[in-house]
Amino acid sequence: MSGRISDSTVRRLSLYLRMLRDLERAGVEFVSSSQLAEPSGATSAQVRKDLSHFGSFGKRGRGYSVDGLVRALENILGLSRSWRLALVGVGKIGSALLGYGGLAARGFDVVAAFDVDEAKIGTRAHGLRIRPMRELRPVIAECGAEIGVVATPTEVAAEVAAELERAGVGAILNFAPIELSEVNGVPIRTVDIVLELEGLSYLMSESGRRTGSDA
Amino acid sequence: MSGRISDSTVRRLSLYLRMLRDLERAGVEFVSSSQLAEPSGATSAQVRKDLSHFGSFGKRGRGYSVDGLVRALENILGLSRSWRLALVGVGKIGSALLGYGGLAARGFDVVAAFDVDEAKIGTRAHGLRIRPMRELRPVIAECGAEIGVVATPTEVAAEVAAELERAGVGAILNFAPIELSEVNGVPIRTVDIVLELEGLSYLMSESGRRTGSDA
DNA sequence: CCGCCCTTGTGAAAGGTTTCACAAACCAAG
DNA sequence: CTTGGTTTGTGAAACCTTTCACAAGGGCGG
Ligand SMILES: NC(=O)c1ccc[n+]([C@@H]2O[C@H](COP(=O)([O-])OP(=O)(O)OC[C@H]3O[C@@H](n4cnc5c(N)ncnc54)[C@H](O)[C@@H]3O)[C@@H](O)[C@H]2O)c1
Ligand SMILES: NC(=O)c1ccc[n+]([C@@H]2O[C@H](COP(=O)([O-])OP(=O)(O)OC[C@H]3O[C@@H](n4cnc5c(N)ncnc54)[C@H](O)[C@@H]3O)[C@@H](O)[C@H]2O)c1
Repeated sequence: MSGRISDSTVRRLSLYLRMLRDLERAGVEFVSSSQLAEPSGATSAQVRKDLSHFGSFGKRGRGYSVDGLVRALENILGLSRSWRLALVGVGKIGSALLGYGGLAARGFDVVAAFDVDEAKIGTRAHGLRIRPMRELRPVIAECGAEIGVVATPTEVAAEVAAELERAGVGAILNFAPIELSEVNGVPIRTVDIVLELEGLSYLMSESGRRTGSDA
Repeated sequence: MSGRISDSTVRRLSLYLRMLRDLERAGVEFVSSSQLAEPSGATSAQVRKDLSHFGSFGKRGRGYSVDGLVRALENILGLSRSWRLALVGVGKIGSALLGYGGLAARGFDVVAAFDVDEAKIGTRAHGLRIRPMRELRPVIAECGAEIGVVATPTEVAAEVAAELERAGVGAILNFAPIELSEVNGVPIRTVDIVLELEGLSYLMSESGRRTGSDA
């Protein structure tokens, strides 16, 4: 049980948890692996295999207790607590994030925001005072933010990520379209919209080529 | 050559292309698979294998012609043209996207924007008139947008995606945290920030458990 | 033209993930 | 208590991706 778990398994666990919370709210008590599989596009065998890496949560013939599995998954994913985020770069995407209620609703609280723009420093965005970069280290140390968010221009993203890492965050979410290399075991996830669009471009071009050559 | 290409291969091809464009701008003429591999965290063998699915682009002993490979990858990925995007939902994330120069710079032009909010309809955001949903079909047909972008609240995301598909887009980029099922072969990519954060949460909790149980 | 060095392209091996298929377990009903 | 219907947990098989390792090819200096 529980060796190294793949990214795709963890991703699916999050999706299962989402559905389980909906079921919990709806008052459902038991759920089977096949019901659980449907919304994430997985198979029932995959659900069972994913869960089996962490233990044995179901009852044969009955399925999984919704409440029990919600708690188990929250523990596995580290979501039985909330996490504090420090945002760097309060521009277009940074402001959108600050105003995004979906983060706090799921236990991710933005507790500090930083920028270099003198015009922005000191002003408030969605109730949070924007601070100068100089205060990055002390403020992160003081408020204990665990996750750093990079929403600065691409050119400075690597530098900002390194600074966040030195300030003591345990993970980084990056919005700049650049592959940041993980240092000191601090995991980095990059949300790269252009990469997604290029993936779609490939698929559309490919299907065009396929149907095109058939004609 | 060229069977079904995996997502991860396509993703890496995009990263290679990024680097190649930088090299081109810098006037470099040839590049080896190992140089190409570095920024995307791949290995040189992987670069060669990825490219070999589409043909033979290098010269043994010499490497790849930067210009030649840029054009080859642009063709493979469908990036030797530009794509038109139709945005639905001009809220926080939608506005950030409209103002994001990085899209047009890479050949993705937002050519139409839609919303249901009467207060927003008719106003301009970053030079684009916001249109009522009623005009979705005719406008997409007229301007020929190929990619639909869903930036509406989660509850209506599935409905909006279906509407975009009916309006004739060939692919959808979705920002709502919900798994949309592909219909009629229209590929959908979802950018799910909360899922990324939960992945980081898992990694941090896991390393905590590991170091914790060793102590 | 020759020989040396370098790098590609690619089968084969290794490693990882998903699917299959079934025994084991549980519940409910009789 | 036994039977029947249901669903889990899991080895084994199938499938897919990455890495290895090397022959084949190309350029360059002499
Ligand atoms: N706008 C979008 O929709 C969007 C979408 C995807 C990705 N991105 C990426 O996100 C990043 C930010 O994009 P944006 O559109 O919000 O840009 P923006 O210019 O609106 O905002 C960038 C902010 O970062 C601040 N900044 C600059 N240098 C800094 C530094 N060294 N330290 C701290 N703060 C600094 C600026 O003052 C500004 O407030 C870019 O890398 C962009 O490619 C943006
Ligand atoms: N704000 C963020 O940073 C952020 C980040 C990640 C994901 N998201 C997701 O993106 C989506 C939009 O978030 P947001 O923060 O921009 O919300 P928002 O409320 O600011 O904007 C939503 C917009 O969609 C419009 N809308 C509502 N119903 C519509 C319909 N049926 N058709 C067309 N338009 C409609 C609204 O009028 C509004 O303008 C949500 O699903 C959210 O979970 C947002």
